[in-house]
Amino acid sequence: MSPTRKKPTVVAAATPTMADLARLAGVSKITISRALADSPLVARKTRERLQALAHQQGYRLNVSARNLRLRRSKTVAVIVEMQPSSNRTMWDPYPLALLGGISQELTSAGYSVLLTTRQGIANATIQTADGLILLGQGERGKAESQYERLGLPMVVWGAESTDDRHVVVGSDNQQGGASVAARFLSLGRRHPVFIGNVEHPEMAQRLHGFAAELAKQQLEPTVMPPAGWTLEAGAKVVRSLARRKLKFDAIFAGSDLLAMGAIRALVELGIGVPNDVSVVGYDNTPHGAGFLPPLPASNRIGRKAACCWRARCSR
Amino acid sequence: MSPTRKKPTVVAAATPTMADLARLAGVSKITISRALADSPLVARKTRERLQALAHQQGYRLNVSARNLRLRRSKTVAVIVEMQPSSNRTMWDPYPLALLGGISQELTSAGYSVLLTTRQGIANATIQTADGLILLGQGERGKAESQYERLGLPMVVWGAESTDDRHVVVGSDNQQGGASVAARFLSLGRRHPVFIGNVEHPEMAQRLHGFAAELAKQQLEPTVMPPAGWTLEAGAKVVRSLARRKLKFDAIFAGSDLLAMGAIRALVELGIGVPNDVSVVGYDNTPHGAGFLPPLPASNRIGRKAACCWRARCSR
DNA sequence: CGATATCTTGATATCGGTAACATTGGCTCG
DNA sequence: CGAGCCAATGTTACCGATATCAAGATATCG
Repeated sequence: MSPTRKKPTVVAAATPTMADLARLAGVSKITISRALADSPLVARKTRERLQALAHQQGYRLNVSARNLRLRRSKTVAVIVEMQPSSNRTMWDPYPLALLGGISQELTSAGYSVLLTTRQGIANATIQTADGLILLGQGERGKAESQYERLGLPMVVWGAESTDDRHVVVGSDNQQGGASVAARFLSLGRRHPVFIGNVEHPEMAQRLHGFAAELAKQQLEPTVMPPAGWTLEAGAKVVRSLARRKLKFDAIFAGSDLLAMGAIRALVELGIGVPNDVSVVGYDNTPHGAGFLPPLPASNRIGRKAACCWRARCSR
Repeated sequence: MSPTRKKPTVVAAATPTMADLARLAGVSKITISRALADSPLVARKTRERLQALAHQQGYRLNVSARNLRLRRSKTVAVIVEMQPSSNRTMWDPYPLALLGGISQELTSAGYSVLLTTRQGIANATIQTADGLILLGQGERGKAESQYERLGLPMVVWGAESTDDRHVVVGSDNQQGGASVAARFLSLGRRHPVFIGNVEHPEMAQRLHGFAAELAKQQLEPTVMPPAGWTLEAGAKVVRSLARRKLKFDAIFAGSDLLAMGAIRALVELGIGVPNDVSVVGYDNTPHGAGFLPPLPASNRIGRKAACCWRARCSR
């Protein structure tokens, strides 16, 4: 309404700025800034007075402003790759388990975590981030070069390769695969199966270690690529094994999720685990550790009814 | 070195700013800004030329600057409450499953997700956020008032209550509990147990619905508070039930995790599920759906060896 | 042909902080 | 007693974007 737009003196904005505090305290902005940063440049008494004032006025730092000035953001973007056809409720539990640790460590180090999926990249404001963490089991190569352009420090979870231009964190896949093979051999298993997509570098390394160890006994694993990363994919592989009447007495699944699927299918087929077939997974997810018979079908109706989500708004 | 700090013309900074582009193109900053925003105020030809230039120069918007100017951040903070004594690898899978959906929807709506735990609050820059989402099973009341001070729009997952001052989203706990009871009754169960901490509002509501439905048949559930939210806590409750020789033929666990623990303990005790005891969980987590016999002890050595994580740096 | 409407573009101020340099007053010391 | 120094605070300029208002160029019209 009023066309004159001079200094609105009595606006009493939602939250005060440093300038507001400065006016109130009769000092300059910079003194406020210093006081709130606990800088020894400000006399202790003044400092305490100003801090009290800020608290009392409900002052909240404008992080955008600070970041702009300081040219940093104290934020790390975590990019979780999901399968292209991902339904949104089911994430691979593995990256999620990692996410927990990452989030805790970063926040306790004073950093914020910006969570994104690869799909959301375009919109998301990753550019603000001081660094990048890449999780998940996509085709790594493509993704990496996509993010490299951003010129940010980057850490990738997965298999290392010779031409990495950034930090890679992961398990020793080859050694892991070898351990599994050794275990199978010590149990007297002679017909091992590997479930995993060899296009995926980590899987390939696991298989490599696995096969190498088996080769010492002139054994060779049957390699079965699953149709995806889900529990169901693991189950399908086992069913197909049975259908084709292949002989097997040990299964090394490339992930816990696949292993759980495999076990489930085995049990359904009346094959004993671990008596008839040994099964080993990979990832050490808590869920793998707590795996047991499913809530049986007769009970799942009740479960379903109990899980009808609903949103409501209380005002 | 040089004390004169005039316009550093040839700095060729890491990434150009709008001002840089403007200089290169011989136009003003504002025109760049408009062109990149696809504003019709800029002639189509100019617009395309400038966009091409920006792309070619690898221009990246400074989000802090924009947010400062626009006084918003297009960011929603998601606060996941973890148990005080939480070890960092094990999160309750339930909030995590929610997180997946939240993250997808928000990013596809052009928002970023700022992930925090309640512990990390102090450091984290929640203040930047345009809104807040609160997940997890802490004591809600305290947390809410803590965040309310921020004056941000807030959505809370959990049980509703009469004095809510914000949006609450959750399942219909009471109806869920009732459904479970009905199911048990239709199965002819007469000795139901409820596992859940009644201090927690959602649990209380579930129990309420459960007990109310049972009361119609003059039945009353045995209420057993678990020692925490973990699978192990669920198992312990069942063991204690058995130790105390309590008679029970149906268990309603307040969460899938507790249910899995209960089933595990039952199986270990040689009690048949679902023949001897019916078990129902809550949450409908994917892990609950895929629950089966655990990877047996004989195999867990191999698993362990395969899970030795290791970090390495390729440069 | 002059005037007004329209299309493009630019100058300036501003968002809320912080770094660099300037200023003030009190104190030490030769 | 004045030079010199330290402590405490202030002035100014900027970080990189965008809104507002103004202005130049072109087109339209009576």
